Amino acid sequence: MYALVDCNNFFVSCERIFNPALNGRPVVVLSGNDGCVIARSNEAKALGIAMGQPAFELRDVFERNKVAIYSSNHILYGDISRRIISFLSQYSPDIEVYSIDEAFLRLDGVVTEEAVESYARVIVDEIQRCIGVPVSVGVAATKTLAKIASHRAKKIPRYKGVCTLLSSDQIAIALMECPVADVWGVGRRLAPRMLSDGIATAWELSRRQASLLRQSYSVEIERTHDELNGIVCYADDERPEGKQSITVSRTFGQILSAFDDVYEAVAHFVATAAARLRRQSSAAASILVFIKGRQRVTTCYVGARELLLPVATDSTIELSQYARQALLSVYRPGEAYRKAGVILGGIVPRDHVQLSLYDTVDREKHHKLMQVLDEVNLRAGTGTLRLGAEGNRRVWMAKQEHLSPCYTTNFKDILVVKANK
DNA sequence: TCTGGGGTCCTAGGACCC
DNA sequence: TCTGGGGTCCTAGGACCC
Repeated sequence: MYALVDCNNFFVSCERIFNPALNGRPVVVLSGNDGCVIARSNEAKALGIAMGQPAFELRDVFERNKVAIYSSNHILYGDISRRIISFLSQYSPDIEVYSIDEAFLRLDGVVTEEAVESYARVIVDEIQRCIGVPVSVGVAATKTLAKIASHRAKKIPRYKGVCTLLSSDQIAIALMECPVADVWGVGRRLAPRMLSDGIATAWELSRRQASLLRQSYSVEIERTHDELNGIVCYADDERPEGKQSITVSRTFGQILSAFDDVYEAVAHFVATAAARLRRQSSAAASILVFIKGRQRVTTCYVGARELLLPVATDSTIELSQYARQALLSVYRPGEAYRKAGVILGGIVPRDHVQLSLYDTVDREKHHKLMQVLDEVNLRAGTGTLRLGAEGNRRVWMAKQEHLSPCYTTNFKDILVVKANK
């Protein structure tokens, strides 16, 4: 049995912890560069504000309804997420962190329906009490069903945040009430196709013959079908620890043209990506650098160059040299750039790196240097020690005009409680 | 004028091996 | 009219997730 714990309006809920005046008000959190809406409070949803909607389109709506606006504060959200996960570890030894705001818990040994209900209820109440984030819990035999359960827990008020789908009657009703587009694994491409094939609800999908679904859709949809019927296809996550690729990319806060400006951004992205690489004790054998011109301009230049490294590495210094080489080969003077990014691939465990007879790099030296760099940045804050290539000017930095303080991770931002004299 | 960022898996087709 | 059989690896593109 799986319990899916899903935070409600997560980013907005994080902002509300430290600013209770936001409760009951419409609140939105914007993407990088304050571009579009990526989280909404229920009040904001009620105003018709859509997920992913560009902020500039909503200016009047924001003003008329006194919507509270926040830039993404991923440091804060990441920290609150970690607190929730560590809290959940008390409730199950078997947790799969699925995303920043969701986790699957295996509930083995909790047998009766009442026991499951009250267990889930405790989780909801305690996370609200101890961390201040509202969550919904859905419990069922498979992850796909648990997803549907948690969705109901969130949407249907009488469930008060907990929905269990255990009897076949409960499951049938839930599936009939679930549009096929809301099923986990059915996206915006497949949903219209299914509709035209006469599949409008999760129930109708579950009644089709599995082998035919495989033929006309894919194995994934066949698995989804099985999961809806209580057959576990997505069991424990067996993927090896660590990412297979690491991407760091940003839209710039302004248009850039000069090579040095773009390279400073790229060097910073490399440093961030390499630090993530080292955190999972891996090394990368390829690096891809891409740059993009302005959007909505007829001649939008897009350039990308991938380099295969002779020996996989986790050294920021080495990687940034390759990145510079790649950038030089795609950079065109006079072009207006709006975005750049770095993708590390060919990721292998650091102690499995295939060495080369003709290697000229002193890997031991790089390794020690990177250890010191990570250590200093851990103690003194990210970016304290960095390559000169990253520069000091940060001309590429994204616009973040509505950023909240890092209440939980920066001493300067800790709330001050004033005594009332 | 202004529209984010970071991942995964599957499949088909080509190149290559014996 | 007839043209083997069985594999692997790699890549690009498409779909999905948050």
